[in-house]
Amino acid sequence: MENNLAHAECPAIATIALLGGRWKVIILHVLSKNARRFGEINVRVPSISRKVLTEQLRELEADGLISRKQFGEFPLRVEYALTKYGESLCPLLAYIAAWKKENA
Amino acid sequence: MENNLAHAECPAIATIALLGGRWKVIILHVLSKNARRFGEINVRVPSISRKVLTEQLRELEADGLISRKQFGEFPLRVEYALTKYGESLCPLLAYIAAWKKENA
DNA sequence: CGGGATCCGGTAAGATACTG
DNA sequence: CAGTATCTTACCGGATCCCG
Repeated sequence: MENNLAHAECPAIATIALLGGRWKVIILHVLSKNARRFGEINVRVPSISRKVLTEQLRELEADGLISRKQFGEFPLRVEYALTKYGESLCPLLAYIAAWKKENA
Repeated sequence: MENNLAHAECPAIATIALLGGRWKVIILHVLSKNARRFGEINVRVPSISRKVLTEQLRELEADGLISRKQFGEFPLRVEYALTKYGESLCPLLAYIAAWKKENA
């Protein structure tokens, strides 16, 4: 992640790093259909702990791929959604999935 | 990696896992131009230790993405090259790199 | 409900020295 | 040259408890 030379001559790696967290692709996939609340995401990705889910969401937010909207209600309500940037990733993921099928 | 439900509904993640090792994309990128010897790869990816490089190469080989050819010479000579399967990954990497440029 | 704080164990990664 | 062995460190992910 700190090898700038390699980054320069191989831009793909930065993108892979963006998706590097083992759960991020799944999370993005879940959000690609609808904006979701924390608990909804957690239900759809059962084997992830809340802590890790929180961390991954924060990183995705920091990378500008998702947005976080908190409502001042009670019970608390937080909704996550793809940003434009995050949406632009969807065809890429579809492309990747297609490659997988062709080369299964 | 053990969430089969998620895998089933999101095939892309398996591919990402294939490239998951932080160095694999770089290594594949290096090999995409030419078959390379161990030392040559090491020179082109300086910040990786020999140990980790070895591990990553073994995993890439186990996944069928690269081939390893050992010559019985001295000094020892080992050459790594992309397999057909590995080559099929190149357009995908190019696509990823292109996405990166468009969304920089 | 949606997290944050903390501790803890496993594994990945780095450094170094050695080998066929 | 192309690794292997060993040790140490860094980080990731899980469990639990706590907070607003």
